Amino acid sequence: MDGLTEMLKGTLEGCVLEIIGGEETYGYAITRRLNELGFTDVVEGTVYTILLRLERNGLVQVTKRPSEVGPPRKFYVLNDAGREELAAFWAKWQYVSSRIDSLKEGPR
Amino acid sequence: MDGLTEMLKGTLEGCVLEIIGGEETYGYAITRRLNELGFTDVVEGTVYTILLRLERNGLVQVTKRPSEVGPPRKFYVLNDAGREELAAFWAKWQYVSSRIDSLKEGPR
DNA sequence: TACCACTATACGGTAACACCGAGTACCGCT
DNA sequence: AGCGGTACTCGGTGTTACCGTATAGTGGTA
Repeated sequence: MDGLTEMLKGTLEGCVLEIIGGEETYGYAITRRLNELGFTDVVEGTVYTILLRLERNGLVQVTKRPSEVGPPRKFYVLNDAGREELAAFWAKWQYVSSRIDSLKEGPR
Repeated sequence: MDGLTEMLKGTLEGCVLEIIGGEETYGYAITRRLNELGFTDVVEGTVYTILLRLERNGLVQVTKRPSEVGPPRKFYVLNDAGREELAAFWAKWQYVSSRIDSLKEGPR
């Protein structure tokens, strides 16, 4: 499935938040996770821009740690603001998706 | 509910296609329909840009007809390309939304 | 040693989209 | 004449995912 990029706008960041909320992880691994989740076309560059944005917006705490198989990794965990943002994301998602589904199922 | 605009990117156009697919209608009425559907913050300007895009991309057939309560209306109906686009939209929506829901329900 | 694949991050630029704001215009009511 | 509701247009804005390229560490292999 391709051509999903427009539909992912506004939701991909939420997905990244959810993944980080599940466990402390880093950009490259998040990309692989998204790929195996079905978003096969998402590449590292996209995830890194999201991670930098999350950091800039103060939603995550970052820890740089060496890796044994490559360059150092930047590990991310959600802080309180991040968890709040994640909850808000799911609330929005539920709101939007339920309404779109109801539109699909036929009017009224 | 506000702050939905980013999440609507890529889906609002599909919603407009679906509404047009249901019955021949025009911009102002589509906006009202979206509002009562729950997308209360969507305004005329947004819908008109979508409609002009649909027209430019050859997905709709347009008929201008006078109104008894205001300026003439531009009525829209889907053509073959529009119906195809609509089907593709729902396929994408099902793909994306199912995957996001599965992410929410817990990993693996 | 040189090359390559995999791992890992950064960053400038692009296209698409929803949105904003201001403008134009037609109608009915007071 | 003025106002609110109806109806469309258009230039400009901000956010976002994406692209391409660069940098760099590790291990395998020819």
